[in-house]
Amino acid sequence: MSKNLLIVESPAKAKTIEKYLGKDFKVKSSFGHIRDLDKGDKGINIEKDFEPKYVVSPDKRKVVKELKDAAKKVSEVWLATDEDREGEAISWHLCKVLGLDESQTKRIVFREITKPAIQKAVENPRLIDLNLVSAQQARRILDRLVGFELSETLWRKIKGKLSAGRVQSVAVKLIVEKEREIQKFEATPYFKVTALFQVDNGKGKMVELKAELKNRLETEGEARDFLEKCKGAIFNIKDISTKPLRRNPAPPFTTSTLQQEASRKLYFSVSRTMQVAQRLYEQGLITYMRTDSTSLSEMAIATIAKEIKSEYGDKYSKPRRFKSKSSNAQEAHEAIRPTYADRRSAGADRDQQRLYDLIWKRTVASQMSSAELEKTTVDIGISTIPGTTLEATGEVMKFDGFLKLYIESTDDDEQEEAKGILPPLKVGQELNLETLQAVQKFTRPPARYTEASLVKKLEELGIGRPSTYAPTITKIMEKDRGYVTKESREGVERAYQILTLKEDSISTESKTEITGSTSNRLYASDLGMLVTDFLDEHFGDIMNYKFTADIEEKLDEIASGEDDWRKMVGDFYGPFHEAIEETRENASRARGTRVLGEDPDSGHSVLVQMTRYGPAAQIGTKEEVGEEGKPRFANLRPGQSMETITFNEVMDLFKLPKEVGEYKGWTLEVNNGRYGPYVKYDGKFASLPKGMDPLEVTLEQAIEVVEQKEKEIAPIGSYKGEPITKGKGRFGPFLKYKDLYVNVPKKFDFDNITEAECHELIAAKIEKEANRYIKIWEDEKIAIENGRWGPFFRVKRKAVKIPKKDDKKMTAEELKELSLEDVKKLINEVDPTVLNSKKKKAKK
DNA sequence: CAGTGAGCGAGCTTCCGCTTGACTT
Repeated sequence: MSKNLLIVESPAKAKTIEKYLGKDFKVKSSFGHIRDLDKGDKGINIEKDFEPKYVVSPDKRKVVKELKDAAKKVSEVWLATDEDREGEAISWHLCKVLGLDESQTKRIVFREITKPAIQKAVENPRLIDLNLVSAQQARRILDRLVGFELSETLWRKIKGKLSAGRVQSVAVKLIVEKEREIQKFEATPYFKVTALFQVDNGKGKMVELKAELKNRLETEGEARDFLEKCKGAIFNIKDISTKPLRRNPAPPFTTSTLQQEASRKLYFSVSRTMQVAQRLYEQGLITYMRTDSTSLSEMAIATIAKEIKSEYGDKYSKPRRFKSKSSNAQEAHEAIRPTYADRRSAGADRDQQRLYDLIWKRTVASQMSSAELEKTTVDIGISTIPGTTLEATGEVMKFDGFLKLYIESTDDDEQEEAKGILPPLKVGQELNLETLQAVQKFTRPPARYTEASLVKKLEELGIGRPSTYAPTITKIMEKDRGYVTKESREGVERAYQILTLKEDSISTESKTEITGSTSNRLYASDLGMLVTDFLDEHFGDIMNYKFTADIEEKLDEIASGEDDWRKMVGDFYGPFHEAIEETRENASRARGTRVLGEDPDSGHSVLVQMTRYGPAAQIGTKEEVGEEGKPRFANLRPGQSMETITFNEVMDLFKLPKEVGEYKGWTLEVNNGRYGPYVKYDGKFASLPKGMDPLEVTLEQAIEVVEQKEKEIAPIGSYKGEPITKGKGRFGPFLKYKDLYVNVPKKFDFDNITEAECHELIAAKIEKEANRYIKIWEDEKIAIENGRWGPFFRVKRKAVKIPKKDDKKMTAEELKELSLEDVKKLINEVDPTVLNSKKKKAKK
């Protein structure tokens, strides 16, 4: 039996550390936080000076029980949670829950999981830093107060289920502001002048030399003037200058930079990056993936240097130590690096291999020499326009250094053209002009955020933490909130002019390009804009980008013992809560109403506003239509926005539903539904194929759509005298037989499925349904159900796993014998929230 | 799935940050 128990946060870390510490130590993990504020009444007693009420999180009950048992069996418990605010708090909560004495229990910290680092830590234990714990409590309580009170205000003033908070609301605001910047932006045209010369490459062969006019020309007239003046001009080289250029490698990855690079180079979403990195971490291939630090352990620096020297030679090695850029970095871990630098490739699947490769290259490159380049600039004079020069540039690589391995990409999608070597040139040399072109360009609007560039911005503002970047982005895109959508949109065509001077004559050409197309960019929805405006108006302080930074400053004061956490929370809460009360009493419901004009038929106003079901257009207000009348409503279509929709676009929405004619005695009516345009006939619905404009549908087209649908839904046979029909639902293709829906697996060719195959599927489903339930208590909505992986409880609609008895799974026979009371007890063991939510209701 | 949009009011929802399994459409 071990004498010591050491508790860390991550189970993967626990395994490694146990190896380093030997027999005397048992190492277990807390799986992160074990307790949190209670949900009811905010978990904070505001009257009692913000006294927090902590409860063990339901999903951590088992972990806590195991830790308690393990703690009993040893003579000493060591706390080795992460070296940051949250880690300190986890240690403190562990003390409370395990009944350890804060003034005795040994607390140790290490930033890197290496044997020397851990041994050194064990030799230098300290006590829990209660000031740091206070800072964490202040952070936690503040977030709860802000989050819950803001959200509850939104439920009253906009609609239920909405959420707001210190981090998410600012993330949405960033996207909203970007959206408005883009809406306001007007592209300004300009002309860019490029000359192509024919030059001897020194071996008697003619090659092209490209040169540009540095300043832009504003109008077509100016461009034409310029070309006109260049007619018959002599171009000669005025000056050649070279200067050395040095490029340094980027620091090793943090969570945020890994997410950005994986997004740009591998097209991973931020959550996919984190999932794949987690798998690599669990296999021991990389260090911890949620970190804000760019530093590497001394051991890693030494191994990487050795690796570089043997692979590429001594002159490629340059050990570097990077300092963190962001001010609120807590640096509890190392940078993200391969555990073993000599493992050139690793990973269980392609995603893992590609991400590992990226991490390996970035880490190793960060320890390599700078690249040495030489940049040459050539000024070319124009005889007819003294004082104006064209410029040609070229770059020569003198030493590749880290570029041998890794080139960091940028967000800017206007790619710099690769600059090559210039042909031999000398001052005074006369150049032979091939063409001189003035091409019309346009200034570009700011780019919408991608998931990764939003993370970058949040990090710059010090908002959010490595562990929350991905969940925050998922949250603001969730269905019930829908503040933001990730979309790829097609651009529009735009014409541009090219003026060309060739052999002393000028020609004009008009071409078109696609502009404004996007892929996987974040768009603010109408709801996102409405909520942001509401919060901005009433809670400007919290929506300020500096809010988190200010709070962090105060938390630092608490951590250093200069300030008291209750005072800090009180100072904030007073004015904040006043603003909440003020808003709840005085602010009117926010609908974002915009009046666009007047309906020529009725004279009623035409407006758009947010309804319970989303943004909608409306003709006539309640007052205008009077008691009997009803306003007319139409939903905005996907891609339309309340802010930018025009009067005419709104009026188009009211042209539907529209009858297009009769067919087989049915009236065919075209309309827009939630899932797109459709034809309604005989009480049935047929979706229009993509790209068909519902306003332009002809009778012939509608008939075709209806016929196609009829063919699809025609019974394809019968089973025991009852018809079988086909359908396509949310979960894929299915067969319908009486009340039974039978999913059709992919291996069947759904369009050409045979009657025999249908019978087989239906029979299997009936069989399965018969075996589905072991026992049901109808009134309580509790059942014991057979699933793919064995039996489980079903409480209302929720699945709850069956706990093991004496470490063994319970058999079907045992389960059959269980009474309702037994089952309830077992359910409570696993997840006490499922049944309790019902009790609470009864009380109220 | 193919409607609703107003208001009433019961009964829901919500934060940030630290961690992994679990997932039975």
